[in-house]
Amino acid sequence: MEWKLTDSRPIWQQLTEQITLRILKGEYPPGGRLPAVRDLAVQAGVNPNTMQRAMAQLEQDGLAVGSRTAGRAVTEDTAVIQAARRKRAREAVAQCLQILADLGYTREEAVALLKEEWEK
Amino acid sequence: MEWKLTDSRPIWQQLTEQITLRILKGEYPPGGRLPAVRDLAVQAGVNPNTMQRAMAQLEQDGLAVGSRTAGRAVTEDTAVIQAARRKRAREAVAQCLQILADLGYTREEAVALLKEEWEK
DNA sequence: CTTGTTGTACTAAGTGATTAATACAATCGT
DNA sequence: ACGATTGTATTAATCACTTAGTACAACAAG
Repeated sequence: MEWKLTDSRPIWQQLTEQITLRILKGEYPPGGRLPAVRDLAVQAGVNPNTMQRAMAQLEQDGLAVGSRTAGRAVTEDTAVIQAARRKRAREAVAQCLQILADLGYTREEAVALLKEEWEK
Repeated sequence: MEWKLTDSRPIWQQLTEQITLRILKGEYPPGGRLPAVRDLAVQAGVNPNTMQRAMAQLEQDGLAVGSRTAGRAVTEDTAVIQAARRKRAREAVAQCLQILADLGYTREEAVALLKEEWEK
C-alpha cells in the first residue's frame, strides 16, 4: 500500500483523496471496516492528527461513518460511492479537456493526443 | 485579464502556471516584453515578492529571460515554448487517463465519458 | 546629469499546516 | 470486571507561505 505525498497541497487533502480512491475502487469495500487512525498514520508516515483530519473529511463526504469506539467503516450506501466515482471521473476528464482547450488544441489534435497516450 | 487563485497550493505556483499558460497560448508572444513585476502584482492582487517568486520560476523553466534593468521578456526560442506546450498537454492527458484507470474504467467506458464531456 | 523604472534583496510579522506529546471517555474482547 | 483499542480533544512548537515595508544598483529617457 503506497502513499504518494508529492504535491505542495495540504497533506490531509492528499490523504483524503487517496483513501477515497481506495473506497471507489472497492479496495475498501462498502460496509467494511477501515484501519485505525493510528495504524493508517504509521503506514502513511504522518502524524495521527493529520490522518484524523483526513478521516473527518471522509465522513463529511459521506463515504465513511464513524462509531465512537468501534472504529470507522466505509458507508454501506453504494449509491453514494458510485456517485462519487462518476463525479471524480467527470472532473478528471473535464479538467483535462479544459487544459487542452486553453492550450489551443483543436478537437482533432486532442483526439490524436488521447489515442497516443492511451497506448502507453 | 483574470487571475484565479483558488487552490490551496502556494500562490506563486499558481501564478507561474497561469503566466506560463499565457505564454504557451501566445498571449505573451515570443520575445515580447512582460509587464513589470510590480504591475503584475497589482493586477493579481498579490505581494510583489510573491509575483517575483513566480517570475523566478518562469526563468528557471526557460520561458522568460530577465535583463537586469530593462524588464523581463518571453524567450525567443519557440522550440522551448512548443516543447512546454506539448509537455503540459501530455501531462494533462496522462493524469486523466491515470485517474480513469485507477477508478477501474474500461477503455469503452472512458471513451464514452470523453465523448460525453466533449459536447459541453 | 537628473529622474524614473526596473529587478533584486532584506528583515519583520502574521497565518495556516504539520508535528509532537499527551489525555480522556467509550466500547470491545477476554 | 478488566485491560486494550478506538476516536477525539488539547496544547505547544516548528516550518513554509505570504504580506508589508524598505532599500539598493543598473539602466533608460528626459
